[in-house]
Amino acid sequence: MKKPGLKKSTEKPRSLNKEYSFFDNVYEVVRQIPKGRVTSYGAIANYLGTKLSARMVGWAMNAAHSAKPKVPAHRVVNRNGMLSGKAHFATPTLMEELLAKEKIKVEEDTISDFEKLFWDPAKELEIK
DNA sequence: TTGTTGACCTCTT
DNA sequence: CAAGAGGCCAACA
Repeated sequence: MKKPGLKKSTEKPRSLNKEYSFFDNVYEVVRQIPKGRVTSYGAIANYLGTKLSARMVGWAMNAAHSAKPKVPAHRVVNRNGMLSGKAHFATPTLMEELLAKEKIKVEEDTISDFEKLFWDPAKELEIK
């Protein structure tokens, strides 16, 4: 039988439980975002308890394209409310279009009234 | 296998 | 006030 390349000394939760990965948590939260609302990578990371891993949230979005169902990554923007990841969408204007359908105003690739539309999972979902 | 990059955020100088 | 570096986890070469 083949032995897993897992070292007892160094545990690598890489493929240990993909269903319990940090990414899935992000997808769950992003999918919980109500329509017409937006959130930030840091907010999600903070909700997960690892605000320092805000980069992972963005990276998770990269895999969101293969995530099922599709993750509304267009509702996730950076701390400044800027569509930093718009360039990573199918089209550079797709994100803006999707947000426009959500009745969200976007100017200069930045969400207007971002503070009002801001949806904090840590508060809405309530932290235990 | 290791090393580097990545849709970020926060602190320090 | 502004700019730079650090740090996290995971995937790709």
